[in-house]
Amino acid sequence: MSTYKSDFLNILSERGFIHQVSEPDALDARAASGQITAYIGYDCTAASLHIGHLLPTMMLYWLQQTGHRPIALMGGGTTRVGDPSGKDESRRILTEDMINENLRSIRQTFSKFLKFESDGGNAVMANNADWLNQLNYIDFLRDVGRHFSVNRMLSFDSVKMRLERQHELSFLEFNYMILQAYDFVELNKRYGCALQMGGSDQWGNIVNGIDLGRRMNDAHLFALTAPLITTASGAKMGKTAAGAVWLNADLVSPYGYWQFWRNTEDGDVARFLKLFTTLPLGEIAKLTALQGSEINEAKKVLATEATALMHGRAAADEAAGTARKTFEEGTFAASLPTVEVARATLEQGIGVLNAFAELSSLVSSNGDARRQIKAAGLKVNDVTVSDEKMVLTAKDLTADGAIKLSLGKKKHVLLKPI
RNA sequence: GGGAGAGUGUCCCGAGUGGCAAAGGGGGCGGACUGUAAAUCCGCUGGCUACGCCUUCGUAGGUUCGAGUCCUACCUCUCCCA
Repeated sequence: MSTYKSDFLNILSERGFIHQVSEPDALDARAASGQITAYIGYDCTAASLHIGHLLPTMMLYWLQQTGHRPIALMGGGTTRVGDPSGKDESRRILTEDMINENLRSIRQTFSKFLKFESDGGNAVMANNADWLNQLNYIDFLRDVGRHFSVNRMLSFDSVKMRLERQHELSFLEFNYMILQAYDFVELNKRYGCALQMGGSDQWGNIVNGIDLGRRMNDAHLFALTAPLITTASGAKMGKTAAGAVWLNADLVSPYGYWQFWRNTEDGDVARFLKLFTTLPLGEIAKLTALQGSEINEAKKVLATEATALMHGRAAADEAAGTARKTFEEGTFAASLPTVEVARATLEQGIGVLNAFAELSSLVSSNGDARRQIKAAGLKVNDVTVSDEKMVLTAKDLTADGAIKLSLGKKKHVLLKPI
């Protein structure tokens, strides 16, 4: 591992964020001698970022922590086109209203990691719709389009793959890489931005931007990509039953978020601590020296630290406490996810199937509940349900005034009368 | 515009002969073993008021006792020719 002169590259490198850098020495010299401005592009096809966005966001975090200026570029304009990279299916095109809605929501997530000008920081949130929406087609072709060689564009993997697999690649999508290159040039002009970061799959797109900058404005731009994160067993990160692990608290609760990190595979703990927490490396080394089941301690730290970054220290500690009570002490944690029922309904009796399917949503249907009962997967107050006709009444309330419904060993919901 | 092919269980890939709630994977969920891990093994993976009923194979019709399967039209996509 090479040592850099700048804190920025040193930290990214030590923590495992770097996959490829263009002209590392030149970039290092620049970062060591003054402030650089760098950006990462995000799409806004959803109302929340997910775990997959976390890694690039941490790069922006460290950028700012080491005295530089981060730009989070929202693809308000390019989202209306769709990135063909690595995807066979054309991305769904959203309306402008939906995009703006998503933008608002995502900004909140960024403000957890970055200090924007309104908070006394120097981070910038830009939207490429600001310049892309105004482009004049003829002017754009003349000023930008002439710098692109179709021969070369056809040789990019993302394009080649689509052609080889005989999947359609529309002209619209084909232009995505040109727009992204143009973003870089525009940010360079507006903010003096000299570095674009992103996932390793973005390398080609970023390099295009570097070329375009040199040709149009004689600008000297840089690229830095992060490795693609997969779990030790090779799965893509951030996928669960429910789909993506979202960062917004209303989509995935802090407790659920904590659990996600808690269930990290052994082989990933060290890497994730470095990437997704801000703990000093020395401390991380100590944690990851733990052997066997001891490594669970490291997982708890990972979960709490990652959750604290995202949802705040208090929420993280609460999630850790809930988990401790539920899993280690086997007791009742009143802070588990809770569903309320009318007391009168409970007095009349609630069928287990109904309780699990309709009320708690732990299972998707009555049929699913039946199957889980057959497989001994459902528990009421920690007792396995064996009869699908079982009825829950006020008698089932524990001393804490609720009924604990469990699916498997990990998913619990409290049923509380009101 | 002409010709050739494709669309299957709302997670994905993918068999499918007129009797099909539809093979097989992957993924996911549950169980066992463990450490809330991985690996391994086992079970499940349309809905319901459930020995029955209802809804599913691009869409809409049709032929049949019976259609994912045959016919017609339409939609979407791919390839070749113009």
